[in-house]
Amino acid sequence: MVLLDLIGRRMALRIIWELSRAAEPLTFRELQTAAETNPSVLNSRLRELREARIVERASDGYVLTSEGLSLLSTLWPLQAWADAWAAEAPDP
Amino acid sequence: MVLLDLIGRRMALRIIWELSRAAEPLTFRELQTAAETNPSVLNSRLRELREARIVERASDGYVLTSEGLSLLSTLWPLQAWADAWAAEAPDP
DNA sequence: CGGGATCCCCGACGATACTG
DNA sequence: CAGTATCGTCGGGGATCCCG
Repeated sequence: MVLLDLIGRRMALRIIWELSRAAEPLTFRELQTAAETNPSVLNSRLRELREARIVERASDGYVLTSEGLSLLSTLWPLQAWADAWAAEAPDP
Repeated sequence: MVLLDLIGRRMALRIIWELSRAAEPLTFRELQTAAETNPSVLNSRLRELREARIVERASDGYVLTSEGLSLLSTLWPLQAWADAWAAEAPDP
């Protein structure tokens, strides 16, 4: 699936997550700091996410589009599933 | 997210998909053919998916667990999102 | 048929330096 | 501060062989 190719990439979800937490647009550097990544990766992800219309540029930084927000909501059940799954995995 | 690490891997979703389409358990070779992959990758994915309790071995092949099926259902909205997204993406 | 063992290759990632 | 360019590294993926 193309979408998983996108959000499965390093930092992609992290970026979406950080943007969703921020009430205001985040600048390139702010995102870099928040997502604990480097310019080249951040730049790649932002380009891809913008092409996918998940993220867009405001005058003062990056924000999620309405599609990005709806994507986030479809991700919720998955998150819940993963949490439930993690809860029962003892492992280390 | 750990889960995305899992299902984002090559052939992971494909395997789940093929198993969900089959009414009966699929053997290793059948899966290999259906998913159009090679033994080493198939083996890796199968091991990971089994550790995650998404897939299990029956006496005559591999099947999805109930958890695997529930995962599949949480994936539906994502699929719908991706479809809607693909529908409006013109690009050549 | 199931599935481990090997070997090679390529691309994503990461760090850093640099320009406007 | 925003974003690009460069380069080395590392690990996953693919193919193939082969044994129980």
